[in-house]
Amino acid sequence: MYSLVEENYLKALFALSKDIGSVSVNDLSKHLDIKMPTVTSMMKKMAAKKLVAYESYKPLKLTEKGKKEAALIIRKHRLTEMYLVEKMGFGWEEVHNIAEQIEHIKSPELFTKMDELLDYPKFDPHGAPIPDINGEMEWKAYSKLSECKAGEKVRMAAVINTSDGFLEFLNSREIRLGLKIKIMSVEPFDNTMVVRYKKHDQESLSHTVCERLLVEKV
Amino acid sequence: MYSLVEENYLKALFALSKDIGSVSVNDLSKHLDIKMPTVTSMMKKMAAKKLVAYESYKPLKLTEKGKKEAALIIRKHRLTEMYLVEKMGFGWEEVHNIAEQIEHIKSPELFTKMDELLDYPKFDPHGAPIPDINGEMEWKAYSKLSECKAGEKVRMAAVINTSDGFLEFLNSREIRLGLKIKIMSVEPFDNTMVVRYKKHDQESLSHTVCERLLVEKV
DNA sequence: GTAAAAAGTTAGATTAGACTAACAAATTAG
DNA sequence: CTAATTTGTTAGTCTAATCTAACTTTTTAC
Ligand SMILES: [Mn+2]
Ligand SMILES: [Mn+2]
Ligand SMILES: [Mn+2]
Ligand SMILES: [Mn+2]
Repeated sequence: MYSLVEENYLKALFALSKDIGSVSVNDLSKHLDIKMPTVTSMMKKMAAKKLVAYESYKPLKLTEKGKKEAALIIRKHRLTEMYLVEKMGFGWEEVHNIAEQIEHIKSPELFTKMDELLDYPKFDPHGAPIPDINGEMEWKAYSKLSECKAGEKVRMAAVINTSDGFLEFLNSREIRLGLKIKIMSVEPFDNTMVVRYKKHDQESLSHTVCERLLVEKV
Repeated sequence: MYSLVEENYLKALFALSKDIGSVSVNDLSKHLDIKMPTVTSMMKKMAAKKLVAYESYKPLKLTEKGKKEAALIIRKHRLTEMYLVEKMGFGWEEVHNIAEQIEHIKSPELFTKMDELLDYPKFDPHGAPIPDINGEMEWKAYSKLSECKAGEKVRMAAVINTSDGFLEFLNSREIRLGLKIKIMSVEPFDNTMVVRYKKHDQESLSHTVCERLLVEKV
């Protein structure tokens, strides 16, 4: 059984090393807002537990065991978020902080029950995949809205940034997962997009926003 | 905001001092399975925070502030137990350990939502009262089943001991809260009761069991 | 009313997880 | 290719929460 602190290191290592397979002490330190010497010493401790492959001055890598443990915590986080939205009526902007705490609850039964009651969901309220009980998970090949071209029709699949502020912005424009969007035009100067959906005939979305929206082409 | 450890001391102080208004360092130490010197030093720390009235060699007392904080944690515990039973389908013998963890979650919204979804319950699945948002709570004047006499008719109101084993025993006899029971006879030698309810024509309940069942006379 | 036992406190050590200061290695810039 | 900058490590300190050993106060037994 791992401590809450170790679990948070595992999640951070997993998230930051997802792309290139490793992460620097510096980046991990900044992400966790914990000073580098503390991170170094924790990495040695986690290496002793076979969660991390640690060598001095080398980038940090999770072991297979570390990846699986991380995925199981992420599973608990995302199941919780889904449960809070679907069964308790919270908004998608309200659930992250609660899930950050509940993900550390030690009770396989609680999460199995959530999974059953939700009928084994594959995605969380932000479109992120929920790992299965073995820690297996797969991101679908979504595109960023910002990479799409004028004239294309797409469906909202996931949000990258899940800060309250961003999600509240999306709420204010009635943008949610599953929504079908037509790209009317793209301003060449600053890449602002004008899009059409539902009763929104011409909604302007900044590049900053479009970069954070993942879509499926339809 | 109090630490998880402080919250557990508050709950233990509240539970153990309920009857006589105070508790010894020794009893608290045994209940928490923490050595006496540790308890003494924690009591000094909690006294500095005005949660406990501490004087050397005197029994420990919670302050009004301490009592209120304790009651608010108990509120979260009991709301959680009720939520797990009523909304998630857990048995009353399964929920205590999960609630021991969830009671420490920092999210007023989560517990307000549980309260709403449960329609503001007054009692938890074991018949214990749920404190209101101000920490106010009142035990009704129940009797122990063991104190009742042959011929009386009673209704199951609460269980005192909530260990898995005891609750599973009650499950096996189909004894639950609200059940109407008629006391057929009491064996004078060992106080074993023979009772009648539902399809159970003559069920024998030992004194040990009857002492742990709280009933309302009807 | 003393002596033994129980309860409570003090002092000092330990562990997890954090920090700062100082130093070392690796990377980047000119 | 050297020098500056950035990144990473080592050493030592701190706090919260625990412990054991030794001592003191209170309670209980005779
Ligand atoms: Mn989240
Ligand atoms: Mn999410
Ligand atoms: Mn309980
Ligand atoms: Mn209960």
